[in-house]
Amino acid sequence: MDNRAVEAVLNEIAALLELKGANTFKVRAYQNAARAVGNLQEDVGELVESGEIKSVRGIGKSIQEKLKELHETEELVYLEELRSGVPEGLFEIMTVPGMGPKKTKVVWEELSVTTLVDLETACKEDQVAGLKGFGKKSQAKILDGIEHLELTRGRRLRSQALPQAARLKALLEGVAGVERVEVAGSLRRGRETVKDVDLLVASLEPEAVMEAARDDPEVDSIIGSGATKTSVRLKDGLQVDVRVVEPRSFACALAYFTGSKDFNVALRGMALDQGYSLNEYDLRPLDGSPPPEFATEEELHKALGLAQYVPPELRENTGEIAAAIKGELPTLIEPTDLQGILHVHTKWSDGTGTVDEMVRGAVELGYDYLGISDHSEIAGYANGLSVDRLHRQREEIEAAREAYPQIRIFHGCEVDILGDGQLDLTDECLEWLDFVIASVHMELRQERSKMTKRLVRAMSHPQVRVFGHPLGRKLLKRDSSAFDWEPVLDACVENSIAVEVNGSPHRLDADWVHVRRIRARGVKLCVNPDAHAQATLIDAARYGVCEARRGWASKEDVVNTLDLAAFEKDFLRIG
DNA sequence: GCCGTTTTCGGCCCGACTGTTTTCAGTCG
Repeated sequence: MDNRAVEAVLNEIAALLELKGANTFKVRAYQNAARAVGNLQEDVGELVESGEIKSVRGIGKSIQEKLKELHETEELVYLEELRSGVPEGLFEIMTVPGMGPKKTKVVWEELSVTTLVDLETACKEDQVAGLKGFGKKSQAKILDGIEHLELTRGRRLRSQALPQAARLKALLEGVAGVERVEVAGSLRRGRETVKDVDLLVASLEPEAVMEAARDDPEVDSIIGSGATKTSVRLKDGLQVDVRVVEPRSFACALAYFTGSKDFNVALRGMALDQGYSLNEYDLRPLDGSPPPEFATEEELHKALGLAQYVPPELRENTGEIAAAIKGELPTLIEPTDLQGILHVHTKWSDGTGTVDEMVRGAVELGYDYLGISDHSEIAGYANGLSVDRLHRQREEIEAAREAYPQIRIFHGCEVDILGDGQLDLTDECLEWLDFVIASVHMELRQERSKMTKRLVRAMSHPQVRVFGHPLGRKLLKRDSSAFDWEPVLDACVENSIAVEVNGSPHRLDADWVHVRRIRARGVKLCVNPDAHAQATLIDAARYGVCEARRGWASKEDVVNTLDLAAFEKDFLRIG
């Protein structure tokens, strides 16, 4: 257990003690001990073994024994005892401004509030104001605080952060002396959600950059600003870190600030093995000789002994380094590899664009084929289509086919997978359609084995071509459904069904972890936009491809990189 | 629970602020 983990354990004990109303000085003792461990230069485990831990100020006899138990067993009976009966959600409640341990205890005991959502509901129902020690003002302040929490502390979607990153990049590129600006961090790696935006600037005049970052009209508050680093909070709550390095350090700095942390640690280890020390400025020989200079990350990776450059999307230390050394990284799919897209909604169900508008949008994006797939009838909330309405929609699609001969329009449907795995359309209608995407929109929380059976049954239907948004998650809002992937993927193999990589920035589903699993099983992917408006047709290329890349997908893994003839004949089995 | 002795128990950082309560408890930095 490393120092940080031990520090976290001690802090958790302190928080639990506070909640249980323990002596405040006892609480403080644990907080002090946590900080002492956090500040240690040495490994806490080694100090425990050597007995030197007792000379660390803030760690007395009792905490010494707990550290020993932690070190030897990786567990702590005392912590487990404290945890029992204390809902985890209380810790989150304590992050609300104004809600300390005492007040949290009151709402927990008096109103059975155990989560942030509970607390919000209780405030809205005017239950909190009547509690002892609370009033109208504190109730309003708590509601305000919860809203503030969601705005500033939470992660946000990639699609929300990217526009700000692009705006700031352009702003900083206009500053005198700036040679180059790049977005780094998790945004560059293509993560679905991000905590902040990292911008790296190459310049010999850092003060001008710092000033520009602070003076950005979108800045709400300045968190910190020094000679080469400024952190600000924007009006929309997003945190932005701007870091300036000299141009000659840019490649190393870009690698360093792109991460991930685990990837960097692994690279630094490789550097050490070869007699170098790698940091954000350079790759420095340990013998004191002058460091080599790199113009690009590609040169840096090569110097470290990687046969291939590792694209940012793969830098998670999940096998990419070993593969790059052996030259076994796949050539990742590019946005321009997509020849067409499926999964597009129109005004017929819950889209905002007409068939004509969506087709025109796809033509403008240069696609050779487009699949229109509105919801099936049971999706009443989305104005799903009955068999009758599907037939009437066909007339409009025929008209579009005549109007836009440059693109092939397939008429399909996103058919609901019912609770028992049956599809929400007659077999006759399913056969009549050009293609079928089968998705779950209801009963998402089914028990695992039931969900597995349901999906296997759906993927055994011969008319299904695509398994739509398999996880059923909504980023930052709803967790994935639970099911066993192997039998479901087996059914997909059996019927040559592709699993969707849904490019909606709210979904990104299947996610990169499962994309690797799907590919390993020999199942193809279909990268779709799930567009509900003309403007989001590009989401397949803009977000979906990125997610597929993170899952190591190449062009060959994705069915809609096929040209029209192959896609129609081999995948859709038309004609 | 830690520390430091006045060596075995008493002090531990504390003031500003807020809102509730009417003299102060709880939070925060």
